[in-house]
Amino acid sequence: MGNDRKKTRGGGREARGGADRRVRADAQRNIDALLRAAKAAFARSGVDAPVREIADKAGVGVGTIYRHFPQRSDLIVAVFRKEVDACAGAAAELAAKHEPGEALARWMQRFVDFIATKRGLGAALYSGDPAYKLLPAYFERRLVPALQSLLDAAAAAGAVRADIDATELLNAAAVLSGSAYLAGPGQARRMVALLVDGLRCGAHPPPDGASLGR
Amino acid sequence: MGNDRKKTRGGGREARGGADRRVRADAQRNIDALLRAAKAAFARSGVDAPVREIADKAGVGVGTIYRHFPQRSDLIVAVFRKEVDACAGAAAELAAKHEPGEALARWMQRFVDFIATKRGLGAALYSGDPAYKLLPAYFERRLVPALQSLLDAAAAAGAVRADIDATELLNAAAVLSGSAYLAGPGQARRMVALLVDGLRCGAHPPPDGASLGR
Amino acid sequence: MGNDRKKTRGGGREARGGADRRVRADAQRNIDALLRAAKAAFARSGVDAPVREIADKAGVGVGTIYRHFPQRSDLIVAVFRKEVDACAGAAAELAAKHEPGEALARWMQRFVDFIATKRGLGAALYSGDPAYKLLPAYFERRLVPALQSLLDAAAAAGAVRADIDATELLNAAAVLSGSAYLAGPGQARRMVALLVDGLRCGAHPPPDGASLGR
Amino acid sequence: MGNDRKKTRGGGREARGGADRRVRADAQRNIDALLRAAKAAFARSGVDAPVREIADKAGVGVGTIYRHFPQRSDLIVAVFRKEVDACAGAAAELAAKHEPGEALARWMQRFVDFIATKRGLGAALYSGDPAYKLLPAYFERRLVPALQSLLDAAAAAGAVRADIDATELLNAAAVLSGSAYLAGPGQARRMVALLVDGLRCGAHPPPDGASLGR
DNA sequence: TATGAATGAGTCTTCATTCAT
DNA sequence: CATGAATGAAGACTCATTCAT
Repeated sequence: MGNDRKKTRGGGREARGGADRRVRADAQRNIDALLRAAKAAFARSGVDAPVREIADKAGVGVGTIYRHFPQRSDLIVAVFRKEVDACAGAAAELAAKHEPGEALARWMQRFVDFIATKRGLGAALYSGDPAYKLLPAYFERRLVPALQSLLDAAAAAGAVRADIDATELLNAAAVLSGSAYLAGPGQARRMVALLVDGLRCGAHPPPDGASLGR
Repeated sequence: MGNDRKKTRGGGREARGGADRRVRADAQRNIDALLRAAKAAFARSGVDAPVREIADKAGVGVGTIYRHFPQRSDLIVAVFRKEVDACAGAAAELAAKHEPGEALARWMQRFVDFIATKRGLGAALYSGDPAYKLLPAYFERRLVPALQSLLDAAAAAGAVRADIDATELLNAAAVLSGSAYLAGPGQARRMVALLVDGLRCGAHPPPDGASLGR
Repeated sequence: MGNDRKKTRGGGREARGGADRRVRADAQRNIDALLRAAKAAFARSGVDAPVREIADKAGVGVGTIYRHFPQRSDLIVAVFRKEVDACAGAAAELAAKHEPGEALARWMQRFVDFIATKRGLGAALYSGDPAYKLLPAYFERRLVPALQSLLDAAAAAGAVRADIDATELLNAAAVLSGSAYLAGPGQARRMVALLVDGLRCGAHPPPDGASLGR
Repeated sequence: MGNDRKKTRGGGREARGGADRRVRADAQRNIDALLRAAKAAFARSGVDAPVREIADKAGVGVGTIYRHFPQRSDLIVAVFRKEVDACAGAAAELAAKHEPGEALARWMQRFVDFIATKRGLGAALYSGDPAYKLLPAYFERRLVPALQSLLDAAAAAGAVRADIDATELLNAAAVLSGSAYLAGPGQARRMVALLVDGLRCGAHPPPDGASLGR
């Protein structure tokens, strides 16, 4: 990101986030440590955190990072995917424990917490770097259905309006969570809640529907 | 050894964004060109755009940038302030031409367009760099009253709910505008519209007020 | 923004001038080459010699310098220490081979040759840069005892006066050696010899002792 | 010095240190202010003091410096000459007020004070820059005779030895005054006094004349 | 396999010097 | 004549990535 010495080596051997093939136990241990360290580093310094810093935090050499994640972007992608999966998984749990409207509201907050630690990723996503080309799709493939199911349930229950696109709502929540110009990240939760209110408003559509900007 | 690359030079002679004192005509021309070039560069590459790139775009040497904006942050701040002023000024114009609810909605869109070109500034704002310490205050001092007046007028007209803090709403719109995880900046306009819908919903407060997350 | 060009990094991992710990053979080879190249560069262009020039001379990239000597001052310090050690070591050798007065005179000349290649270091030492704070102490700790022993032996042999402070004498010889206003460095040797004569004069203290300026 | 963008424009119109030709009164006022400011700046920061700093101190624009001193070295030279003249003039005064040995000792101290404010000049002199080529000659032409007369008088009075070259003695005193490796500039006076003692020792030549290093 | 040493392009920033006003 | 704006070469330092050990 900004450092455009990218090799565009296309099919760089993807790192096995899960148990891809026979990965030696110690190698897997390193991968896990790296993902953990990277997550922490990204949360603290954004996705532009120096590779060296991550390696140190994980207790490995930088070479080890590049063995498993040939490009720095591969590491970012791996961390991101792992957390996307976790967040997607939370939808079903919340749906089981709460009524539709509440489950939706809670999941949105869960999502806020997830995104809050990804400073700089938005910029990366739109930097034109092909390494991130697939991320939005993955993000969408995993999270949109999760949100959609919550949204559908809530709509069916009459708790929210039904004319909202899950993708866009997700995206809006993402950026709300991702940064802040004035009061800092603290208020993201409230603003996402306001978004959800906008949804609930749907039972009583606003007089000027044109305000949706279409 | 004598290489005092001082940071945080504090009182570095601020660049005259407006008509400060007797600035030679050619100097002012350069300053204007720089502000324009910087605005474009920031929009394209974010506020981390290389100084050299901006200088080239403006058709001046890098030294000229450093004469007028001793720290790179001074340039960022100057560009930001100038556009904040322009945006704040738009509130009165819109209020004069449209009815309250519509003026509010349109100004929010105008605001979206402003922020959309400031990629990376959010990160800078929260980087702890003292150079940006005053920006949020300026942002707030100029824009919150502008939004507040639109908000008040709309509330008085019964078009929106009245329990929303202008500062937080502004902030939320800012980050919505500032980046995007999925569909790109294009949808920011729609999501801000949804936020405005959340406001309008206020005439009919949602059943579960607790969803505001407080 | 995140560009923390920190100075005075204090505890930057000091470069291992000697046999610190397990340093890879090739790394040590580079360190040696760097110290050699830096010594030559300092001798030719003073301690302000460009880092790049030193790197080229050593046949390494600039990054390699910064790995081993995070601050340019670290390199200067390392070169200086290494040569201080060598010079201090010469005292014993000379004392073994020559009679006291002669050993003293020769060591002073040896010292001249050492300092002659440190142009600009004096200025650095008094530049206030904390990086050099310890150098004078090291210089003194190593060289003053060396000179003192020669001085004592010479005094005991009745070859020189006994009321001279080794520290000040060393210092005087240092600056005599370090630069020259008129005839160039060539004459430093003769002037230091004159200083030594001043010492020898001690057997017959000058009529006006007040001339020592105290 | 180090900044080798020199034009070697050879006969750059020398600045008139005295009342060369018809110099407008205000121009002469500026020249005087510049010489004063430069002297102060050199004393504080060495001869590498930024041009801008000197211009500010003198209350003029940098352009004015370059009008009178086309090259930065011209300014250095002018300041240096002016003070050389003053120092040379002091010899006669001291000779009139004190007896030979004392006059010599005092003048040497006066000389110390003069040189002490010329940090960095020694390096410049031997930087190979042709701009300074003439300085040593001027230095010598003015000061050596001054010292020589004091030396002769002292030798005639039997106060000092007679086999010392005034040029070399001057030079030695210069560098002693110019910097310091250990204890700082404070001790320069004492070491120069020791040099003078070396002279006085001449009435009783040291047993080992070879120590003069020739 | 893991390590961390090496590389060097890229970026910021300074400052002597020129030249339009 | 004086001014100070503009220029741009130069130098320090960072960090992603490669590769010898």
